[in-house]
Amino acid sequence: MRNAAEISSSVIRRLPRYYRFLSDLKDAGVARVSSRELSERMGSTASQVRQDLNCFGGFGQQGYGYNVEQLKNEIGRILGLDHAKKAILIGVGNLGRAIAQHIHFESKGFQLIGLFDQKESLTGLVLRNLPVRHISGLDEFCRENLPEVAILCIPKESAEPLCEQLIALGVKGFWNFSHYDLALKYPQVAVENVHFGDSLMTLSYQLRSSEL
Amino acid sequence: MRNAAEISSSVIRRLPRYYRFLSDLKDAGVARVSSRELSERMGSTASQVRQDLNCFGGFGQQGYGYNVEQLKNEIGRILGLDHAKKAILIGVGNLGRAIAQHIHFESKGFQLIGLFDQKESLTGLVLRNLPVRHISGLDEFCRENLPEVAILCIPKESAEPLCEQLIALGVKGFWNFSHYDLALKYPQVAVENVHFGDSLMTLSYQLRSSEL
DNA sequence: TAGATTGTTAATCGATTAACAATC
DNA sequence: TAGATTGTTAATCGATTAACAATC
Repeated sequence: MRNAAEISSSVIRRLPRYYRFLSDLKDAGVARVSSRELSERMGSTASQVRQDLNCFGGFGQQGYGYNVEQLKNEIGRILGLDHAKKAILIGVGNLGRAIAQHIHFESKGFQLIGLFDQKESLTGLVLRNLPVRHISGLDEFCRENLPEVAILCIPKESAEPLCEQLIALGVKGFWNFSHYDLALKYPQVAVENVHFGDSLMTLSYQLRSSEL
Repeated sequence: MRNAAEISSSVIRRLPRYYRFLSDLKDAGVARVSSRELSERMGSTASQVRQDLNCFGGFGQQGYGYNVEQLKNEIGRILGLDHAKKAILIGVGNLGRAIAQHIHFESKGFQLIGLFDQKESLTGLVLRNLPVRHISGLDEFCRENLPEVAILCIPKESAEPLCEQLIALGVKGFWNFSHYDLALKYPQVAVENVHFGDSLMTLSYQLRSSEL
């Protein structure tokens, strides 16, 4: 078992998919699974599955395979899903509202504790039992509640100054839906970008190239 | 210039970021850019930038660099942004609504032409000038309008049978927000997955591992 | 025990980086 | 021309796949 800091991001990005598949198997009442079966579902190779899992420890048993429930729990623990990290969401427009209402934060290791927007007219609106607060109250709220994560559902221009503020307030991670590339300026914080536009353009490329 | 089919997905996934940065530069009135400048903004190396671009052709000029506007246009063309592909969106819940209203499809090579949901109560609701149609009219609509792309904002269980139907109706690409892993069963279609849960879990890992 | 399947090392493959001649 | 920067080949690095001894 290597130090967690050394695990490549290729491996990390596959862990949630293992986790999802193992959850499905567990729900289906399956008790054991082999690296070959896992790989077929993942669209990879048995070798890769074993290599990936062995980054974190020997969870299997020769001649048997892996215990579904145990492996699911191990991967959940590796991903940190057992530790609920406090998160605030900023920008309650169409996207922010959808994220706040649609995502099951608890099962992914987070707890949504606050919603913010600069629009006065949204203040007081309640989503998922949380009131939307005006952005002017951000400092006070953060000093009191110490959120570890910020979810940015705001335009690029608003994101830039806000990141500075949030990092000063102790925010350590960002789920970034804005086009502001904060990872470049703040290499010390964890950033997970979701760029819809980039994703769509990639799809466009695939369709175009299949036409040729 | 190699055949488009041979370009690795690592390169393709970087193209939208080049495109975004070049658009910013163009808007800022910058006329030329060097591979070194591009790489600093991208967080990569000048070497990688030149390698990436040379997959598609020699767009630069020795001693000068790249013409911003020309390079932007070339990358846009490579990504197929100039050809509007007809898309339908299925599932007008929180997420589907946000996608329909929030995304600028036109500039990414798509044209949203239809919205569908199985919920009778949503039929007739208008989003972005498009009426929500009942899912029972999907076949007829597709035979008349021949959409090339489907955007799946529905649960896994609904997605599975629907994909079969959509592919039979000639849909060639999917922007998939569901947890159904259709790429595995249908390798012939283009699939771009957006898995919020996976993205969040990856962020959870990063935060956890920085704690250790 | 025999069969199955892991954990792990070695081989291969691909992607990134470095170097430099070509040339604007 | 001299300086700058590309296009492209070669070297390096890392990730994936193959192989197989260990062992349940």
